[in-house]
Amino acid sequence: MAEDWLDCPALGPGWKRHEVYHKSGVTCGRSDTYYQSPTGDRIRSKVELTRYLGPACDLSLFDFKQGILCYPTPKVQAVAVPSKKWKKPSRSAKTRKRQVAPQRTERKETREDETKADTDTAPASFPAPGCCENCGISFSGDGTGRQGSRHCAKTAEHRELPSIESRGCLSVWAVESAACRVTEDCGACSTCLLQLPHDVASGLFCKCERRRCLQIVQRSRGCGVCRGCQTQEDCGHCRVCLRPPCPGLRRQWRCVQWRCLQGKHGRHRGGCDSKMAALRHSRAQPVPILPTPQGSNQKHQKCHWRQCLQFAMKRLLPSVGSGSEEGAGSPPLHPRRARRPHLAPTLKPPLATKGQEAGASFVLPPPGTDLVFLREGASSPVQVPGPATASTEAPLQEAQCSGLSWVVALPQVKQEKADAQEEWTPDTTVLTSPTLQPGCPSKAVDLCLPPVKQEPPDPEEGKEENKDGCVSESAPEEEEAGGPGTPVIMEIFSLGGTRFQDTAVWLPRSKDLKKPGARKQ
DNA sequence: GCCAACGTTGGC
DNA sequence: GCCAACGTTGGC
Repeated sequence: MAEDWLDCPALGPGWKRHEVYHKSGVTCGRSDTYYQSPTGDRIRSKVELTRYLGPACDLSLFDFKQGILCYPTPKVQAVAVPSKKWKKPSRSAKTRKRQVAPQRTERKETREDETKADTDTAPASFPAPGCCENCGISFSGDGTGRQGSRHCAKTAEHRELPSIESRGCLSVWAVESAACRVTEDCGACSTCLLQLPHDVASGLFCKCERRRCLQIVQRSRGCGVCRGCQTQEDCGHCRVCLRPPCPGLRRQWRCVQWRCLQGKHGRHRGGCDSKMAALRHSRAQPVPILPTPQGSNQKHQKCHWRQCLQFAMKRLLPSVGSGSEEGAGSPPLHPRRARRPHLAPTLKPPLATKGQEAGASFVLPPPGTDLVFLREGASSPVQVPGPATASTEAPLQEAQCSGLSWVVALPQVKQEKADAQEEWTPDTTVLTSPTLQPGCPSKAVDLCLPPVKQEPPDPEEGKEENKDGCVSESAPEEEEAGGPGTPVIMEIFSLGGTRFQDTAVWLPRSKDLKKPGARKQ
């Protein structure tokens, strides 16, 4: 029976799917689909799956029966994918042998054919340029450089995965691929409804939520004027150029010679007044309506980036900003948030690290991790010491109840401390990685999302690059998010592009990062 | 007692 | 009438 369980990467690593046909009786020919979570929990309906994953995970695009993500077919002309035949998942010999009732089976086959056609055409609706050279799945952008390499970072898996359910980035990169294929605004998401302006320059932010692609959290291309930015060719002799290429993978590192010399010092680096910060901000939350500054006081206004932090903190921790009345009475950003429903009696909640799960969308910090909040006017963050205690749980739960839509967590480093970057190792990113970790299915954080980075650079390289102060290909998200030491508001997308807004990001203490495995659970 | 297999039902 | 969801049952 074990061979009947097929991987279901659409749900994440470790998820398995099993389809059983009724072989006799009145419902002969009918099939039941079961899923097994990475922790072994059995799920036999979409309702159960939704309960299991929590309300933050949007399963509206997930075809429970097929185990795949079904995206609304774009209206653009579909381009067929050559030589990508859908391969029907094979059932076991036992099942095939016992298959009876041809009339029902025939109908089922017809359905499967229809579904097959759907699944073949829908994902195939992408333009030829920008297709992954290995898996054939398109990605947004011009198909050059970083996006392509990121896309192809999964190619080794792509080749090994046999069926439509495992067909490359359709599933592994499901979110990104889906977003990239959608060419029209949905008209229903917050961005569309708010009619937030598109950023023409980047083309990335303020996009319809259905069209946002995680892979293209586009990194700034630098200052554009320095020697590094002017250089457009590899030097051929730097350590990056000399590094032996990984088979099947494009090099993810830009030649040292043509990295922006301004580096993190001259660019955004979480700078609150940067364009990117504003864009990030507008992407993360609708900007709260702030009173229009009067007269010359406008210069004294904090940028919205920081205002929002305060806004959130006041809502999150009324005591933190108790001195100020503003915000305390502000309407919640998201007035109503459903608590996570209880699991079905037959379902056990996934294992969670002690004190790590506090609700549908919040993760309490693991022991040794500090939760730090910015306080208005304070030069140093307000720190809520870990391990998770009542003092940390309370505000989080309160935040959940009050509908606060995000939590800001900062590492125990000074906010503008830059040298902490070298402490940042790929191991730590697993907490913010959106993939399901087998055996560690943190529902709140990492469901449904593909890893942003598949092949972490070797630590030595990471240190070198960061010390150079150069643009590092290895940590674009970090750069965009402001890097360690700056506020991190992560916006994570669930299946189909729905945002996980209630996501806390725990950045470990520097000292813990030095201990190998200290962050592993 | 578990669970795969099958039956039932209510919403659409 | 279809089918998702879930109850029931019988083999192990």
